[in-house]
Amino acid sequence: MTRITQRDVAKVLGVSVMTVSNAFNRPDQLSSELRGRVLDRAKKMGYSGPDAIARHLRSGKTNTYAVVFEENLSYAFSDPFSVAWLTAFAEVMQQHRASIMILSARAAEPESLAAIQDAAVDGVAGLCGDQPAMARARARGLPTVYCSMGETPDMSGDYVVIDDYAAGHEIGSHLRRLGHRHIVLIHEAVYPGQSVWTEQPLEVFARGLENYRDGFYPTLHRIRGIVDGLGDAKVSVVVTEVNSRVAGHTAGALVLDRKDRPTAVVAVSDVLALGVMDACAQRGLVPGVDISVAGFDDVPEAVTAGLTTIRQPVRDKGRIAAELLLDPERPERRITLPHELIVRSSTRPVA
Amino acid sequence: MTRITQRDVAKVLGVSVMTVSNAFNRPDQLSSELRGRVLDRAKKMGYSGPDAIARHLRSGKTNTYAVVFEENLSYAFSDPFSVAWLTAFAEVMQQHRASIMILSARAAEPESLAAIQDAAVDGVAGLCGDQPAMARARARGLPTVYCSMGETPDMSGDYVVIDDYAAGHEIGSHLRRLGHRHIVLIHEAVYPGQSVWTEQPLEVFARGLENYRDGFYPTLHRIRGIVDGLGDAKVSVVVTEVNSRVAGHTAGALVLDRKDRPTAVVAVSDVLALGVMDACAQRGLVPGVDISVAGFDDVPEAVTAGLTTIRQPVRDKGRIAAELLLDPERPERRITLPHELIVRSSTRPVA
DNA sequence: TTGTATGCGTTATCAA
DNA sequence: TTGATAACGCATACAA
Repeated sequence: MTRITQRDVAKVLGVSVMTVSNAFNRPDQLSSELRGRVLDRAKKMGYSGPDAIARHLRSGKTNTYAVVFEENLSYAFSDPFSVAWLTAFAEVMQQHRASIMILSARAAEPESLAAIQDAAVDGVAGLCGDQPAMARARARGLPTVYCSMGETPDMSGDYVVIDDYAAGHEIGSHLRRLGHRHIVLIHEAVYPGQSVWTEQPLEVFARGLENYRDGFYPTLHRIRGIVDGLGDAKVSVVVTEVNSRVAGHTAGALVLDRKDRPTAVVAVSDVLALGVMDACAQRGLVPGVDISVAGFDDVPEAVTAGLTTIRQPVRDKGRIAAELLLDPERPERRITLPHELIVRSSTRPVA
Repeated sequence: MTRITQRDVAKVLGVSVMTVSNAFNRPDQLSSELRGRVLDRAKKMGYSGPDAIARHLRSGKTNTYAVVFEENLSYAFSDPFSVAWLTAFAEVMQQHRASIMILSARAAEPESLAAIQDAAVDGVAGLCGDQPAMARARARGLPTVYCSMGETPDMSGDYVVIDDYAAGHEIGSHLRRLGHRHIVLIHEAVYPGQSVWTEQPLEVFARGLENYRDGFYPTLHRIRGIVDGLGDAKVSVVVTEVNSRVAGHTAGALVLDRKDRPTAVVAVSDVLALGVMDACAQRGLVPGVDISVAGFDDVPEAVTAGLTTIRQPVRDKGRIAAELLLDPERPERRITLPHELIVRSSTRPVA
């Protein structure tokens, strides 16, 4: 019950292997009569066409591109920002008849890097910063594109990002202009084992980042921008386990139930901010009236929720990332897309 | 600027290719001193480990599994049922350190079958019926599992499904018991070019199915069950362009704005049913009071919406599909999982 | 512990 | 129009 190959078909028909190969790939290279016989015979023998892997080895191409997430794949399929990016990426790939492979490479588990090494792909895109997985892909000689910030010191891959510092700064300045001087920043955990669900001074949070991630993290510039934009405000941080609406809710509860409640909450993502708004609703508090809430991304739900946020062109990020991978000759390989501060009802001047 | 291989490294070090290979794959086969030298040298030369494709050809395995959708990939990532299935599937694959490839093979475009032929994978799962893509994969000798119904006449692949006829029958009987005798069924388009957004007799819809899909479609048994369960009720069909909430909304508008409004609407999926409920809300109609609405799947949103539906174990479908692919020895390969009628507030006795 | 020969299935190249 | 040969990069089987 061994596998049938072109050789088998060729032998039975008394023709050369090349003839069989050509019958499948280059109809113009044989008489259509012979071609018909080959195809016919092949079918009868249960040979269904050239083997994909062998063909890949021969050609050096797979026509497949990997998408790497820093999170579990369940996150990749449920986070609205991630889904929007992935959809746009997939659409371009589909148009070009290219396939996509979905990989998870958590910085926390080095073994997961093996997936990158073993992926038969022509390029790698990451909805993440320029982390080890990307570097590994480049070491293999594969083109890479990443779409979040967080450049490592030796950054060298292509990217499609926004100016996260400037964007953060706009959010910060916005709140500052509204008179907010007492702010809590909501952020997902930055390293495994980090203490979560407690409010801590900004300096403590920053120190952890420095110690455990060499000071680099995808949201680094974003945070810096926010803090700088806020100017002399008092900023503390609540760290959540993950980046999700539920986590934002829990964090929000923590902040809202304090006696010394801040006048504004900024989250590094809309999903976290929406969770905070959920916590507000649960307590009968109205965002923009009782407390200001700001997010980041402008996911669809932010519109109906009236969330002030930074709109970033997610779909463009995904689309362009795909285009860069597909066209090795594309000129500009380090692209910064525009963002926009969207002021909605969730932020108001401090009373 | 040609690619570096084990041969190059071996040559430089004056050792055999096998030694280099072993240095990477079987540390026990050489002295750790030599191994160190090899790895070191390899790194310096820019060789980052065995080539994935060559290794795949050699071993005959890729450790990658394909997921095939009958729809565009944007659908795969946005439909809640699809996302839940995919998440469960991906979780199992991730646990086993296997990778997943996402493919779209629309029955309407035969060219898309090429993707199946060219995919370097060890197996194929489909969140779809047993359609051409699955058959193609089997022709290649790959194991397949499909998770929707709609068996073709020559069905032969493994599957994980629910008893759609029985499930449909329960929904139908439920409405019948409530006294509904005038029902509209909402269904997505079954073949390209089908006339949509018009209400048509069940017979007309059925005839189209017969003509254009040889009478087979993933929801076939489901529809039959519903119709049989409804007994002597008058059933007509509204066909939507796609399976989405927005499409359901449009269809709902159509049904609700008729002078001769039915007493109940059944959709073949929750997303369509939720869309109908949106249309109700827009008109100030209360589901369960002014009109009954039933769905299928029990997606998360159905709970808060109070939608009567059939709960099917999506996550189990995804999980088991993955397990079947990963373990070629697994005994039971044609699995029917239990379903459950969930009665909520959207269905009530006819006034 | 290390090396040699061989083949995985295909296709480009060149010759007939 | 068709066929023989080689090579893609690696790892199994076996020999040294």
